Amino acid sequence: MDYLKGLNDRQREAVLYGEGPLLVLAGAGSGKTKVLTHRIAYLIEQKGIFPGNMLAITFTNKAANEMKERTSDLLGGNIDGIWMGTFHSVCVRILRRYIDRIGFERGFSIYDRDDQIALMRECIGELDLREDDYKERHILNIISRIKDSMMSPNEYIDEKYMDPFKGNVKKLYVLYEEKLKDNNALDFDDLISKTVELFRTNPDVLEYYQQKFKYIFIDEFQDTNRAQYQLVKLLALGCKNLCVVGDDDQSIYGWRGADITNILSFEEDFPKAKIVKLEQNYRSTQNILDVANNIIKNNSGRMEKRLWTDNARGRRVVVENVLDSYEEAQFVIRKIEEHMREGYEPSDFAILYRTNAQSRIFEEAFMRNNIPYKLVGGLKFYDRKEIKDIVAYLRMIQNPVDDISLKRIINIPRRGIGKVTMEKLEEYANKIGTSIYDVLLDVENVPGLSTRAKNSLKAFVDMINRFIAMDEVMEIQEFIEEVVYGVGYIKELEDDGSIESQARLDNIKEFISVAIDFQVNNPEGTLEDFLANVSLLSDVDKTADVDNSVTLLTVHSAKGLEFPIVFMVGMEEGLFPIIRESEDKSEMEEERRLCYVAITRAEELLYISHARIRTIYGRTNYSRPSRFIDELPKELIDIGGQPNGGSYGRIGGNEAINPKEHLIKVKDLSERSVTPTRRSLIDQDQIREGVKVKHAKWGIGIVAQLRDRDDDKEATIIFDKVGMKRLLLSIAPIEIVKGG
DNA sequence: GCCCTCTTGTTCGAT
DNA sequence: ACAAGAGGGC
Repeated sequence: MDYLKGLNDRQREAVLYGEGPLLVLAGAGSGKTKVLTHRIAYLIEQKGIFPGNMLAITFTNKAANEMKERTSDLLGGNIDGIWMGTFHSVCVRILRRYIDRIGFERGFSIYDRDDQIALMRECIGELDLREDDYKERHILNIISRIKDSMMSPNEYIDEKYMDPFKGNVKKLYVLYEEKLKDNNALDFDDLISKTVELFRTNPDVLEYYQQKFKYIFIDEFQDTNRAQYQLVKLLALGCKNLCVVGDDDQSIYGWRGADITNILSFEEDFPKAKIVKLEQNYRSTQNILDVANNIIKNNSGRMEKRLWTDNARGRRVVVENVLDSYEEAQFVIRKIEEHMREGYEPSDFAILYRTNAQSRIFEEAFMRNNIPYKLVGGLKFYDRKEIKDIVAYLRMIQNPVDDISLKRIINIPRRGIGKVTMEKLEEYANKIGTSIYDVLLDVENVPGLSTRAKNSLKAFVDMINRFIAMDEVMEIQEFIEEVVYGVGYIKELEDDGSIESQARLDNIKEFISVAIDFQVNNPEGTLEDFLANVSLLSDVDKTADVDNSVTLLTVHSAKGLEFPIVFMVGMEEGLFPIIRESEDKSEMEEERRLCYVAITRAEELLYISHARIRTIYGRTNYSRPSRFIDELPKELIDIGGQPNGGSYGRIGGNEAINPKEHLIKVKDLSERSVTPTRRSLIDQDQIREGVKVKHAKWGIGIVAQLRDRDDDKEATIIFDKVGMKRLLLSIAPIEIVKGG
């Protein structure tokens, strides 16, 4: 196998570099994944390094899997021993083994945002801080930054000891940490910081992993935070065979603690580090690259880098001025249809936006036009109530002291354990300083409970104990089924019989099939592993590989991906760059890097659109084009739409629109959007349960229920793409699909 | 204990 | 615009 075939000089240098620290500054589209996979393959085959001695940290699990596949393709062999994953998944793997060394139990729970909020709400309540300044999310964000930067509560307050707000944040932080420990739970930030703590306090454990990981690779290094870098430095201390790959121009996670100085100070931390710059771009046309370079050059404090390409100049970048988001979606659809006639496939396109809220109107447009699409980050499968409930049961079984999970499910399905009973339980648990579960084990001691409440509680805790025993001997999928039937969840939904309950049952089935998949892929996997896996998937990981469809995603999610044709939408001041209270220079530079990331996703064609009016939070405002549009070189772009169609020139700012004026415009639009032929209504008698219909907006669906409603008939229809909807037959724009 | 209505915040990005 | 939480009535 020739690992050097098709590599340029710089790439080859990085692949063949021997021992010691290596920093690869890889510009967008410069083939960094190729370098990583070839280097790993080279080390395994030529240098005889055992895959089990390698650790590769990537940004998503999906990227890790791809890297694994590509590497094993190169070697024509199995490299399963290699540790590849995200920072979080790698840390969980280490903590599952050794966390008892720092006072937690191995079955610890991983708390997501909602769990954190529930816990913080308790903290705020206990400290009597229910004021506007102490919102759960806000405090959690501050604490998250403190943890990212590896500060203890004392270090945080020492700097700012005069500030009463910060004093209270410190108190909340301390209490929050205490409660996490009481619940035997870790939040996302803890997964990193507790691993660092484990290594610092247990030299033997650190030494074990230092010995194990003789070669370490970190992808997207510019997006690591301080805690992550500490972790990497500790691990690499032994061998110093640390290879980091990154691009300071693509640092877009400053808001969650990513520290761009990590990449800038790598040379200081590792004085003998070799630095290789990859500057040849293989992805984009000359035009796209020139546009990207013109944007990013407006930032200061960058590392010297000059991206170039041998690719053709290509078509010009199109900047389109549209009236509003509705027209913007129409524009995108029209262009996609045009290009598909040229031979492009749906999977060749991506729509990139700044905020997830922008996705909806595009989804509707794609459905209406029957173009297949997939939404990254919008699929809230794991956020559904029924899934969270089941996960809470599983967590509680695995980690009975997890009060947050217990409180979530103790009365689901209803068992007559109400608010008053819970208050008594919690009060008693607080008094004797144990978990609610421990109190339940000896429920007779709790003062003030009725016999009925005690009986319900006993039945509950007996059931949980049965599950704890079963978990020891059962396969995951079998066990989950045992739980969902055993707790009466399925029965309650079945008895209810509504369409909503049916949808929930389907979701539970889907969850069970996720468990089956997991079991197939991880024959040795335990319930803990499964739960960690469920918690740590990124949105990109969760998005199913729908065949040949347009991708809709945020710019952040698009990092690391590429598409032949890219639409950047909503390029307006206040939206991209997004408006902030404090307009800080470094924040504006991060917005610009984000813009650079978006542009460099495009291989062949790039469309940039901005609307003259935009509705955000239900408010409609005039908007100006993004300043980034002004930064585009005029000679490389084509301007489309109606350059002077809006009045933003006169108003000059994003000002609120006279509501009446806007109503008129909306009315005009809606009239335009109705297809006159749809007015001929269907023969209502033909609509029966089980009939297949097609809706103008939501596509294909099956009639599930039909009932009289006033003088009309209301049909409940399950659509393939949007799920259940209730429609009045007299006005619904549906038609019967023949042969269905 | 449950259901309904009203209020509130939310969406900037995500493990 | 919309969802989730709070609060009041039953």
